[in-house]
Amino acid sequence: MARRLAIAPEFRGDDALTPGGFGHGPLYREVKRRLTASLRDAEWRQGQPLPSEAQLAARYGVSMGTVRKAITELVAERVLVRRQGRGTFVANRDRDYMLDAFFNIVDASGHKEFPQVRLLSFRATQADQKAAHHLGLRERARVFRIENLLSLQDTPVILDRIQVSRAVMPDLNEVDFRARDQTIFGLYQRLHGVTVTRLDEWIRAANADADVARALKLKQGTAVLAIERVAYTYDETPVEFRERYVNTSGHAYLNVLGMKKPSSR
Amino acid sequence: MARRLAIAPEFRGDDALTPGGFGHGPLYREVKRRLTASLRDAEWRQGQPLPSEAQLAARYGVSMGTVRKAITELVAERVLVRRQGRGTFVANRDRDYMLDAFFNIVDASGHKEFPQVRLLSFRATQADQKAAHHLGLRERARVFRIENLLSLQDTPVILDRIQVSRAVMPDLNEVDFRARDQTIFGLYQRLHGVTVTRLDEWIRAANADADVARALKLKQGTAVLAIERVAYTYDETPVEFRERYVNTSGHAYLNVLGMKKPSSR
DNA sequence: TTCGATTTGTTCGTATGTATT
DNA sequence: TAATACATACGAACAAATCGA
Repeated sequence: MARRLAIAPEFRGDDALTPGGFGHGPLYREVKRRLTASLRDAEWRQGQPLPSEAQLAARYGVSMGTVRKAITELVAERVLVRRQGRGTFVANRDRDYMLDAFFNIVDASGHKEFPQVRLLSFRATQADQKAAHHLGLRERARVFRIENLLSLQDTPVILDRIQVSRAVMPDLNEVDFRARDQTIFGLYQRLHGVTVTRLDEWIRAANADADVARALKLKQGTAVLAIERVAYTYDETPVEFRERYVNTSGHAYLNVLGMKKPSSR
Repeated sequence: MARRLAIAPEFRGDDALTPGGFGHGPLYREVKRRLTASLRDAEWRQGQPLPSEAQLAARYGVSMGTVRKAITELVAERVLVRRQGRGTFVANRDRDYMLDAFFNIVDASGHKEFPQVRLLSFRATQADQKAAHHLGLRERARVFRIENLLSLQDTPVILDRIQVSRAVMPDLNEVDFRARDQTIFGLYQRLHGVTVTRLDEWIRAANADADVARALKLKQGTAVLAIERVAYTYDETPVEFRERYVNTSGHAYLNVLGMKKPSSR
């Protein structure tokens, strides 16, 4: 597994990869691992630039092409954003990003817009069974529970019931939460350096119970989408559990599988 | 926009890209366009290998790296499959592919399995309004309508109502359809060289009507997922419209957003 | 079983183009 | 304008998988 090195050891950074010293798999995977670790440890913060590709190549003692390949994968995974002439940046969990990557509710014509948000309740309490299971907590662990009502074109469409571990987000509080000028994931990122990188959404059909019906202005028993969603950060740690109820009379959950763009582009 | 050429013109293939002669954008995009066009025109058929990267590079008069980049995008879009030591192949719409790329129904534990399929009806008739709209046909255009019942672990879970234009698939018939040892998309591919590359799924909650309830062995009015799905081929042409009803009492529609794999890999 | 040819996978290096500051 | 950073394109070498002689 010996590998050639392009840069003499005395010029390589402290993180330089040594021949044979990095376990298994291709070099660019190891570079990717290290980049991810640095992101997890918040060496570079949201919206800020990473060192240039040349600098990273020197730091890890690999060629720029190898760094590029690692970065390319992280860009495909929407962890990083490249901007020609400027640099490579940690993807912001801002409104545009959320809408683009993590929000799938569209109106009848397929149009997506950012919802208006109204906070219904914010409580420090205990996890229910489902949340504990999905978040890897013991039952009745301490969590924040948040209820959010999302409206599209002034019509309530989505009810969110969020549970977040207080151990992971100790400083979360209603004041900051209300005052935020950004998305919830943006708040997680700014407040605790926790970046959501993946969502698993389990979608089922259900009948609106009394609370859901009241919030979404539906008759009790109306069929709604019931989505259980787990948000993960780097290295698969679950961060947030969310139950989402969607009134699909005027909207739909749109999922695109396969080529996102015509391959003729 | 002049570009250097690595291979003397007299050795380049007939498809060679000439300097400045290919319009706009990077070279590898043009290569990708040509590959896609060849796929659309069925120059290479499902499961079969493309020419080697070296041969393609010679044919287009570009470097292997440029061909590689074009192929890499098509692999990411799941149009092609690369196999080290063997070659690059046109992705088969086989069971494994379907399950992996185009099938999102899982059981309570998140496990995915290939469903047992039972054909309920196969008719040559006219498109309804929805299908005509999504397939870009005039209303009452000639289509095949197919009803399929999909079972998981011997329990009916999914009812599919498919509409396909007879203009696009003239030779489709119940005998071939029943006799197929492959997926429906595999049949489209083998019979008419039509490769499905993208699905748009519009997911809503609905109450099971009498027919759906009978097929899925539910009480009428039970909340089910109602999915409207349009299948597209290369260059965005809609191919098939499908209405899918899912009993989510024991299963769920699982959607993963963001990083598919831990970035530490 | 071994060996060689073929093909993709990885890594490096270099040069040039394009966008930003 | 100059410097910097990413984007594209080329070429070379070797590794790893595959297949057939």
